[in-house]
Amino acid sequence: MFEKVSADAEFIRGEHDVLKFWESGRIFDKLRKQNAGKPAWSFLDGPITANNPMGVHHAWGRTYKDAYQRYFAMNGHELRYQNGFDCQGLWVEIEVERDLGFTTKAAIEELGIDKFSNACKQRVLKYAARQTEQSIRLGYWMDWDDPDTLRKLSDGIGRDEPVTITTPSGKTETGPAHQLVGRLGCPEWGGSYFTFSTENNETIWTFLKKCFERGKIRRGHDVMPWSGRAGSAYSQMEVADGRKLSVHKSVFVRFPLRGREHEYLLVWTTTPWTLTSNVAAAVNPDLEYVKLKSKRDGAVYYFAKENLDFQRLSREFKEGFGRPEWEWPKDVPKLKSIGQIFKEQGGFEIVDTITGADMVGWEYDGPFDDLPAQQQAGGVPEDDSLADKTGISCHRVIDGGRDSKGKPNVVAGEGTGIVHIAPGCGDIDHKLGAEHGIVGIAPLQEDGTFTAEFGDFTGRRANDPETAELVFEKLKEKHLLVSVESYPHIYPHCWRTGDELVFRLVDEWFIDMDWRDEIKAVTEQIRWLPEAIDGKERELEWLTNMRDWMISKKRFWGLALPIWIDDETGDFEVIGSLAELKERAVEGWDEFEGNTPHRPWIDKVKIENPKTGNVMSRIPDVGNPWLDAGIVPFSTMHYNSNRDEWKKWYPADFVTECFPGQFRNWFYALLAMATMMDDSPPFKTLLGHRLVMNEEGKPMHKSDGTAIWFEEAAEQVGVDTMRWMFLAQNPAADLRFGHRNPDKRVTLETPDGPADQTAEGVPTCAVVSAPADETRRQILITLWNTYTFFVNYARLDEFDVTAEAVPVAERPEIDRWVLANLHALIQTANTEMREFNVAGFLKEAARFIDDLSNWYIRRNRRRFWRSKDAGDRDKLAAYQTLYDVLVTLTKLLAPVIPFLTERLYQNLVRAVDKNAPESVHLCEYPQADEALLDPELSQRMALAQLVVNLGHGLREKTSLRVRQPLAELRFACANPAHLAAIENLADVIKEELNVKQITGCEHLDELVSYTYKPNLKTLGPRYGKLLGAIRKELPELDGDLLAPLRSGQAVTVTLGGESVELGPDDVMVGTEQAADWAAADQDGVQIALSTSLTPGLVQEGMARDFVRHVQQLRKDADLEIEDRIVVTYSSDDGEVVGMMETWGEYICRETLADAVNRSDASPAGGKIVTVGSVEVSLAIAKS
RNA sequence: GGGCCCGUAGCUCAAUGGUGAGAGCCGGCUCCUUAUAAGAGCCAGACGGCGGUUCGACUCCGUCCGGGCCUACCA
Repeated sequence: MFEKVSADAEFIRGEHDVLKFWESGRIFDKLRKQNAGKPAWSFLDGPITANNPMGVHHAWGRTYKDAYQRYFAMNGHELRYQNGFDCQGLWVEIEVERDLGFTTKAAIEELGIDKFSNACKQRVLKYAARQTEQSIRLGYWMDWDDPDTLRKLSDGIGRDEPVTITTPSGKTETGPAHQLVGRLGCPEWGGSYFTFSTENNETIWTFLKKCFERGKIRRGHDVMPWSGRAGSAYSQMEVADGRKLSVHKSVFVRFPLRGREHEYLLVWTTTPWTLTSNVAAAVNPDLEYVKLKSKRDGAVYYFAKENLDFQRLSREFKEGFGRPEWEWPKDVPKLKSIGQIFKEQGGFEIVDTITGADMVGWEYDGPFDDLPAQQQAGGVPEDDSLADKTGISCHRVIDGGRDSKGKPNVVAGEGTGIVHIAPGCGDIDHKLGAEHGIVGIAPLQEDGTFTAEFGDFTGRRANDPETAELVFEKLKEKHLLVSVESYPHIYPHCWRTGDELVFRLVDEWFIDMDWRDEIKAVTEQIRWLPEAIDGKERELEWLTNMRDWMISKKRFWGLALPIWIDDETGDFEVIGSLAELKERAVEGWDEFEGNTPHRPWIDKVKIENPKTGNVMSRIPDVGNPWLDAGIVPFSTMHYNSNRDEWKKWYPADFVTECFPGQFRNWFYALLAMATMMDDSPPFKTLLGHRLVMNEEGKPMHKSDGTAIWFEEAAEQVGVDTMRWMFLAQNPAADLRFGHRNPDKRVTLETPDGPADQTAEGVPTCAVVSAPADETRRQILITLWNTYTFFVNYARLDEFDVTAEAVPVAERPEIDRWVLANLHALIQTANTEMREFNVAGFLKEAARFIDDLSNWYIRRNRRRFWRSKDAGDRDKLAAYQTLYDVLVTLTKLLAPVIPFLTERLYQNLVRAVDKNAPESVHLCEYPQADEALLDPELSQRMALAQLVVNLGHGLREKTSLRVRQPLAELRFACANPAHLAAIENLADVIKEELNVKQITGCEHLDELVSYTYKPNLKTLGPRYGKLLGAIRKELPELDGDLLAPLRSGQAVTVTLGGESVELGPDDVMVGTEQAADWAAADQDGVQIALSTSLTPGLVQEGMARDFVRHVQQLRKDADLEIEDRIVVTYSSDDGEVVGMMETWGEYICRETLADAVNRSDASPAGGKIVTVGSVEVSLAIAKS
């Protein structure tokens, strides 16, 4: 028999119980075994950064992943269940550096790259273990590694003693930890994939080799965004993620023109440090320039005419910089125009206007020609081919030229129309420098400080504000400083550390992206969801605009780029596999062997240049981390090791990730790499979703303590509740979760005992989520109450689930109704889940749960309460129907709320049938039985519900409480079929509305009057302008003229002076009530409720009031349902006394009273209650 | 700068070239209830502004105002 169920669901405790059950029962393993060999459904997991514990925002995407996997598993598919951890790259390095207290790359080299790489591996393993535990708590079913094994490996890294582990597939392996770690996620072992695995790195080599063979790998000598802190250049993707509004000191400087006494170029820059490295000045030849004479010192300035009065950043001043958080900084004054600046400096006059073309070729003196860098032949670093030139010798005005789209590089507007060119400090500058054959001066070292050739600047940081001050000071000494101001603009920062980037001339490696059209063609073949986002367009836009992919990074922990170079000739080769490398190796292989292909071990291996016989070394750079994540459709599906297996799983059926940023990151890397590898889409459908926000739609921040840790939400809100909330959310919109109160500490009840901080030592705080509370109250609690109702009565009645089923056709209509709705829900579930629209399914499911509880059970309570009678087929039908509904619903919702459904299933099914599948998650997903669908019945029931609603409304309007019985309800329907439908359900309506009689009528003419309104939709097209008159006059016509319309006949009337033919569809009929009847209508159903009260009805109403009050007293006194009582009341009122004569027996029966006694005095402890309109003192006592 | 989306009730969101613009939450009121921490009903409350097309516009078009998103190397 079923276990007794308590009224309190204890959702969270239940979740922990279920987790234990799944683990001890090895349910997930059984599911995999059960589905082995069945048709594959391929999900590809986007790797999560294994660098920190999960927050609540990670749980949204992971819930999608789990729910769809569970759904397809229940539908008989084999799945891979492979979670992924993103393990390599700067983000790990930064955190490890922080732990070690390092601030420079030199410190890492001092420690030893091997030790540093090991520390990175350790950190990744540590947090992979942590995230694994958290994911398990979420109910996320994956082929997880044992977290303790991961920690054991983490501890073993860097030690010589071998460790022994058990893999998820059950194998026992022994070896040095670093060797084992390189094989994590391999097919023989199972478990999560780690992007640092040898397989993953090696498959990227395969990709890069293909790029190389197509001639797409190139070395670049370019000015790139650079972080001095990280000692690394940043790719376009990273820069896009790290742009911030910053305020810099910008400066107007004058460059003295050679051979023109006291005449100057006016130049402006936001990066004063680059002035040290100025080589040339660029103008737009087509632009007009003014010659302005300053009254203060008689100096003459040249700059773009348009800029004289140009209101700089006026729009930004008013509207900000394009994002809500990028408003104009409060402490920055509005910018002055150049005219204003000169006016404030004593006034000016315009002497002349010339064109840029006139200026090209003019020579000038640079602002820092005293620096050795400016005087060095060939520039800095020296370029032998330009040995006849110095920075100083190149100072002249050049044509700024045009970009690839034909737009001029130099324009008027911001600045002065004369752009200072420093080929060692800017991207365009560098290109212009090369075009014009002028030297470059690259001032910065790896750490972002000036090199030795820069005098007082040497050793200073370029982006240090003090460096800018030094520039201003020196300019002032030289009388070259015109004006300094605070200038807000969007400036690139390190997206991870927030450090400002500088621009530095570097050698980096690129993949040429001139094959972007191939990637776009692949992109077109993919289904991008949700449609409202139009992900395809976003991706195509990125693919159209992206630049070549910078894949190198001058760092330590990451993919070892497989590029070997001949230092003497510059020849380079890309190696495609470790086997190839071994074959080509001429030295160092022995030293490398047994290590993972990371720095420093891989760097030992040298090959020979076949052309020259020189030894080639690997470039020291590591790879862009998106290579690591982009290769996973190949590396994790064994592209290199088992091509048939790969074909079984590739392309993935489904991918889902949080989309902001990913169009240029993971999605891009996947698409580019799959196009190069196989010219095919790596996945068929992508579901993107937005972000988790606080209740105001604002981001939650780690820094101010408002970011919610996963455990805080799990143990306070409950995982099932969260999952429903996540899955019911529109993925195209931000989810407003709620907030964390950092000042309100709470102690969480966890299975391991109370916890007041996370594993990382962060205090646990109160989490408030209104949408979660609503979800729990309206859905989970309602479902639970439905379940407890069934179980507790079924126990009393000893309901036997094995009893022969009452044929559905023989069950009452309301049973068939709920079954019909159930099967409609099954249909919805299957179609929506296959469309990856779980929210659409849950909307209907919520409605069904509500109907089940508040209509089906509410209406059928008395069938369950009836005393036991073996021959009661109607009662059996009720039990069988409700049981069937609950069990099916449990299975339907299993992918969504796996914990609660498991609890229900265990008690509803397993407790009575030991042969049933051991877990709800081992069941087949329900399929709709079309024979049970009955849309017509659903519609009829909806009509009954409509009548009840209308009736309640009328009672409210006429102030007639439902306890007051009424004599009659009459109704009529526009559609005759509805009449019978409602009559069929008359008992339901009678009881619900407390009326004695329900009568269906052809019409309610004698009870109501009718109003007529034109149907504009049908009449408009036919009568056009006449409509105004029709609208006005039709309601005023004599009702008799229009009466035939109500019986479906057409009439012809004169309206607006013209004859108008009206069919039944052309006129809408409304009702108004007559005396003693209250009427209402909706959707073609009219009802009229008799409002006249006979003395008998009044008396009965009083009796029911009396009963109600006694019941309340029973409840207040905490009496048991079967306790018998004696009722005492006092009242002289004749109506009450009369009522008691007629209804006393009824009252006794309903309240289990042995007697109802009248007393003259108010009984002790009596309560004053209102019976009808009379006050009565009432008391009860146990008899 | 370029491109896109959105302005509907106090809040979160629907729908629609046609008469009374829905729902949930919140609030006020009433009712029902021996499964329910539930439920039912009523009330209050909205188409950003201005033009145009149309018999009729919240809907289509234009424009302004206000939000948001994407994109961009403006020195």
